[in-house]
Amino acid sequence: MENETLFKSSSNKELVESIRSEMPDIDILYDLAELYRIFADSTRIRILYVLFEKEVCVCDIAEILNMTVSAVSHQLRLLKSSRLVRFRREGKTCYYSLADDHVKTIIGQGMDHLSEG
Amino acid sequence: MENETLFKSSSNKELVESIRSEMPDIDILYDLAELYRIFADSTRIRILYVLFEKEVCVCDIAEILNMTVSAVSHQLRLLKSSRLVRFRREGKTCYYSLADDHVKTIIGQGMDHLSEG
DNA sequence: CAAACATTTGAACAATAATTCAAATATAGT
DNA sequence: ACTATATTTGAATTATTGTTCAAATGTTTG
Repeated sequence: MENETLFKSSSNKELVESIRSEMPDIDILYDLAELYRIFADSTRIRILYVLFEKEVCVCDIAEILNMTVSAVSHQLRLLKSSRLVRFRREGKTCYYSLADDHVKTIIGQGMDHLSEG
Repeated sequence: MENETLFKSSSNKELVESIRSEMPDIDILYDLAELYRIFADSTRIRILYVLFEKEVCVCDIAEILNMTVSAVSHQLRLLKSSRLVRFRREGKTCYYSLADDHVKTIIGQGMDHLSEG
């Protein structure tokens, strides 16, 4: 029994080291969490869903979602800095659109998980 | 020019209605945001990465991540309630493991997005 | 240049959440 | 029943974040 304790302790030390060595760098995991934080708000999810359809300007997004332009703009800034959306200026108006297909894929996977509840 | 204004206004109204009708229910989008909130913390991401390897008990997770058992347990509760992890009790020990493959897929997509920066 | 419109920005406020600490629960062995 | 070990739980504290409001920036038009 003392042997088992010793063995367990030894095994545990190996396990700890083994799993630690498999872990990606903490910086990467931090960036990953930061990316998911963008999806972790229903307002931003709704904005992304709007952009699923087509490129839309800020004030139209605000009207569609029944929010103030300012609140939408603040959220667009986050989406922009995570490179999830792009924008182009046309006169006074800024049109926003999805940056790439990862957004749809990531949200699709989340939907799958939910629907399998 | 008044025509253009009228047209734009009319078109805008149609756009707003059109996109609104394509949006999923707000309840679903709220649940989706709630799911991503789970991934939006580097501690929970690290816990999930530990469980990528094998099922591990609470105190080993804590040791691997250099955290208190209490902090880990609090986060495991969230992971459990989102059905991202499962656990089984064996005597005094609770072993946690990934609930399904969505976790790996979702995290994989996030990694893809990051690496394409 | 002034007025109008679209958007961005910064500060403030209210709400949410991660960690710590202390105490409670659960199980096994003596 | 008592002790030791593993885990959970609740309250408190600190930090973060979404929205609002007011003001600033950028752009077009008269």
